[in-house]
Amino acid sequence: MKKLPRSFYLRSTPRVAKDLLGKFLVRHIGRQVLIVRIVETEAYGHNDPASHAFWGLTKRNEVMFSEGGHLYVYFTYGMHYCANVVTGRLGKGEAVLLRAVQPIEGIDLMVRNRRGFMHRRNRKTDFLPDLTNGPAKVCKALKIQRRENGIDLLGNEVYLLNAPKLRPSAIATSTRIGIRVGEKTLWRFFIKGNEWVSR
DNA sequence: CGACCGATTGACT
DNA sequence: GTCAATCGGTCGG
Repeated sequence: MKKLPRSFYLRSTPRVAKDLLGKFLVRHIGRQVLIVRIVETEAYGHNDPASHAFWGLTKRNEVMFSEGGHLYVYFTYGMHYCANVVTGRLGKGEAVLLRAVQPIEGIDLMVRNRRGFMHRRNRKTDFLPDLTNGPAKVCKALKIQRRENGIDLLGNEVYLLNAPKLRPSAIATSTRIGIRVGEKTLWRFFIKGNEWVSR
């Protein structure tokens, strides 16, 4: 599989959010490689009151205004990081939040990165409930924090690999989670029936 | 400066 | 179901 090209990210944000489902996120940490499959996303547009970019450019959200295909990481609630894929052209200020992923490779390292995570593993399916079913859990498992803010996804540290597009019928749509404005917009997307999706 | 609060999580009634 | 943790970003004075 090849890296997603820049052009993938330079499209409408809800479109990118939907098309990111099923794609693989690769995270290199030194010699270690972690791979996950994206199963849940949320789009944040401009003119979107729920978006960090709604009130314009600030020091915190400046990466959101970079060219599509960069990683926007923000710190919240005094203890959590969340990761986004920047979309659109330079200055647009849009992004897709990675809400949940399915571990593919490096699961044991992800468990260690999650420190305090003690669920039992289902031996048949390898299913670890709650390991990566939330945006801050994803960052913890993949060791994505302030340092990773602004990384170019066409580089070699964090990047996305293409995968066959999912059937439209395999994708579900809903309102976004945890926001107090723009809560009626149907910009959350997830893979139907996937057990790694957040609750 | 001081105050408010968040694209969350985990612990607990 | 409820709620505290914990602190940087943002904004008002």
